[in-house]
Formats: sequence, structure tokens, C-alpha cells
Amino acid sequence: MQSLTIHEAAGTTGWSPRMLRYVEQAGLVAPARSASGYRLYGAAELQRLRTLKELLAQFDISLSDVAFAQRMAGAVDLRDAVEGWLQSQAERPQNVQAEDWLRFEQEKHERLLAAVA
Amino acid sequence: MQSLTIHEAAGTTGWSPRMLRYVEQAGLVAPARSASGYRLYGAAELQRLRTLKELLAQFDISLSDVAFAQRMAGAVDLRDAVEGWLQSQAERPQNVQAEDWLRFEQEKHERLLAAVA
DNA sequence: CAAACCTTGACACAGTCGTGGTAGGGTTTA
DNA sequence: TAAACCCTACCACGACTGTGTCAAGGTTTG
Repeated sequence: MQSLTIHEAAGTTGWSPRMLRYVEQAGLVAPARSASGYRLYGAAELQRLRTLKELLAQFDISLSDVAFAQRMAGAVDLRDAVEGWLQSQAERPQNVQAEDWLRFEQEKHERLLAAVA
Repeated sequence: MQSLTIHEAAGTTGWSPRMLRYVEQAGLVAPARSASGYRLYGAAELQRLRTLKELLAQFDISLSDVAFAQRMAGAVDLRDAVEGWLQSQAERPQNVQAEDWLRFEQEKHERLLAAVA
């Protein structure tokens, strides 16, 4: 068996057991469960936990920021709404060329395809 | 002059003056200023404020979520780091085809170009 | 000039985030 | 079977979000 319990996983990732449960609740890293309900962390989860910790520290962002990014990545309508809103500011003055619009629309379609696939 | 003061802008957007200052502090809608420092809301700002309100209500997201999305849109390194992390989960099991990687890399490069342009 | 605005800064307060505990109750294992 | 785990469900507490209100002082305008 190459799965660690929550306490062992905490030891090798730098998170506390308490935080591992919290991260799971946030929907970011959900380990498998044993028959009796124990969390079983595999190599993939451990790696994700380590890189997550690094991500938060490096950019000084929060778990909820990453959770929001994840939600956006999975919900095309949300993502398009937010990106559309952001698009409406930045370069309204002068520097909006037709090409920007084309690319924006094209990427939107690609995302739609990706979401369906 | 087609610019409204903060109180007038509040009236036509549904935000309170207090919240308009808060939204500005969050970096989301920054109106121009008069010589004496008064906030001057133009048509573009008013529109952005209305659609922002709708965006928050429709998806039940927070100002800080939108602020984070804006930060990601402007910082390629942050965006790539977060998307890369998200990429590392979802479909690790079986359904990762080479095409997905190609598209991911290609979009990364496009974003780099877009950021420089 | 006085009323009615505007500005920044501060206090307040409920709600959420990030964390650590603790309690009551199963599971594993020496 | 008893120690050492694990689980869920709470309480607590500081920091931040969202929002209102108030204070001290400048600006616009009837």
C-alpha cells in the first residue's frame, strides 16, 4: 500500500491534519477513503498538497482564491461572464483592435469545446 | 459635462457611496477625479458598476473573487501557476491526450504574447 | 455666506477564512 | 484489550470582507 494516513500526509507536506481536512472541504484536494472512512493520501495528492502550499506562499493568495479559480475553470458561463466584465475596462480608450476581439471570441469557443469534450 | 458625482452615481447604479469608494479601493472601478479631488463617474464607469453588481448577484461571488480574477488576468506568471496546478488534478487518471497538452501550451504562449502587446 | 455636497480616516459589527483546539465515538494494531 | 490512530462536530480567535455611520475639514453653488 502506498497511501498515507492524514497524520503521515501532514508530516510530509507541511500542512496540519486540521488543514488537510479544511483543504478537502474547500474542494481542492480530496483523498480516497478506506472502507472505514479513513482518508488515504496517494502520491498524486501529496504532490498536489505540496505544490498548493508553494502556490499560496509564492503569490500570497488564499485557498478561496484557488477555489474560485477552480470554479471558474469548471463553469464556462461564470468564466465568460467574469472575463467579459474584465474585458470591458482595461483598454476602452483607444487600444482595442479588432484582433483582440477575434482572439477573445476564438478562445471562448475553444473553451466551450474543451468543456464539452 | 456628462460625469456624475459619487452620490448621483450611487443613485443610478444601486451601490451606496460608501461601497463605490470600497469598490474603487478594491481596484475594480476607478473614476476620474476633478481638480479638487471629487470622483467623476462617466458612462463607462456607470455601466461597469451596473454589470459588476449583476455579476456578483448572478453567480454569488464576492468582490475579492473578481479582484483576484483581475489580478490573474494581468499577471501571466500567476495565471500560469494557478492553471497549471488545476491542470494537475481533474483528469490525471486516463483521459489526458496529447492534444490537451498542445492546446494548453499554445494558449500559454498566446497569453504571453498578449501580455507583451 | 450658508447649505449641501465631497474627501479621507476611523469606529463598529456581522459574516467568512484560516487555524488550533476539544469532545464523543469508531478502528487498527502491538 | 489498551494505546494510538481516525472521524465528525463543535467552540474559539484573529484577520479580512462588506457595509453603515460619524468626524473634521475642503468645494460648489444658490
